[in-house]
Amino acid sequence: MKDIFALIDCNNFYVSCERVFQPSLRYKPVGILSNNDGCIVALSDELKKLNIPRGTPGFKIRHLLKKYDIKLFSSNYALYADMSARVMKILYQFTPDVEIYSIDEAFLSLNGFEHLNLTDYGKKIRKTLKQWTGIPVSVGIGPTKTLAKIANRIAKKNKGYKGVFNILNHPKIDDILASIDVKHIWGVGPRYSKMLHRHRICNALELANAPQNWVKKRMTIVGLKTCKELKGISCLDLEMDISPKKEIVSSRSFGKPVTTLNELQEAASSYCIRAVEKLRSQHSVASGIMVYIATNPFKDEPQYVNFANSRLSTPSAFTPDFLSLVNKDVENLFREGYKYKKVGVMINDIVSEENAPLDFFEPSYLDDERKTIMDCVDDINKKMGNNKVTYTKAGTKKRWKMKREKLTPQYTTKWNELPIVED
DNA sequence: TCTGGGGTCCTAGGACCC
DNA sequence: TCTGGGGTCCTAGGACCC
Repeated sequence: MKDIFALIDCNNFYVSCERVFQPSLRYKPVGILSNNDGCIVALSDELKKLNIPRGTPGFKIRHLLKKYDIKLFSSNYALYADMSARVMKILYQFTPDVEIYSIDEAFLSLNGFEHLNLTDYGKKIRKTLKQWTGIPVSVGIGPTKTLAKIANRIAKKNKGYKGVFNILNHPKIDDILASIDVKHIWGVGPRYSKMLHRHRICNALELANAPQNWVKKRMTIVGLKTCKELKGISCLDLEMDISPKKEIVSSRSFGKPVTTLNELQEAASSYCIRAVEKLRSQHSVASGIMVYIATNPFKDEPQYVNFANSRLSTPSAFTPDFLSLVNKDVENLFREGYKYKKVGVMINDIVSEENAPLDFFEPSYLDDERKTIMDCVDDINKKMGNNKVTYTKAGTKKRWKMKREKLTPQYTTKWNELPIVED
């Protein structure tokens, strides 16, 4: 049986979230900044038209803000996550088979819906989402995930399709593929794109027809799957179960350069605390942790980048177990005389609590008071707000908070920030 | 002054074993 | 001058995604 996939993709998602609560932003060039108000990570169509590429550092377009009435905002992840959850919940009304692919994208399986006019069904999904959440989406329908992605792109780029494009059984599918540059294919990044162009494989049709063994040799099994998917052979299934993370990263750049060991340890400690929190929230334990420190690569000054891996003898999710490793590692990595820009920690060797190996000689984290203490800390922080209970190693001043100077309110997740309707 | 953060998968090659 | 071969496991690095 032939598969049918639909890809629902929210248009300029972060910008759209802000516009729901600030309608005056409609038709204006709007950009959302990354953490620390660094780069522009989401752009409205109006901002894209000014030829500002995604990833541009905010400060580089400061001189254009007034001229074009550009509005820039800090990223408000609490708001985006909540709006995303609303969108995803609604999708389950249209099919039980939903893969939440990212904060603003979901694949649906429409197998068994062949009797419907699928384009109309897509329009219904789009209309419902717009009415119930205020978020505009594009819908692409195709026989494989990769083709659904392409259909989605066409729906988004050509206003005539009104946000929905169905590539399934399309009479001129080769013409469509020939019009897509390889760099716009899902799974083909900048490296492969350049390589393919060098070999005169410039569009999706040419990639679909390229010799399979050549593709596999150059682009591994992953590239071969992309190639087959372009031909309508489905190789990527819907993945509906949310699998626990295999590694958990927490890292940040600093607003100001950091020069002392103590500050570096405080920062690393606070990221470590976050990472282990995430570890517990997915009911896992881990035994490996990596720490890295780096200077600012954009500056013309002495550079130093280094990392360290260390391990616990038995897997744990007890924050102090990791904190002592992290602090020791940072101390070893630290070199006097550099201006540090970034610190990060990555937890790896993660296993679920049930699969945690036991040790003859050491007590298991799961059986002793360490787990009881952690559960208690998590409970308090959940009820009373983040970091009510924390660790002295992370410092007592709120020094490692992100820079978010242009943050909008948490309209949907904080009682005292609800939008107010005046009459 | 100011340049993000968090993930996954695949492969080649080294280490180690017999 | 001659100096095996094959298997497995692990890791680093490269590619991609949002």
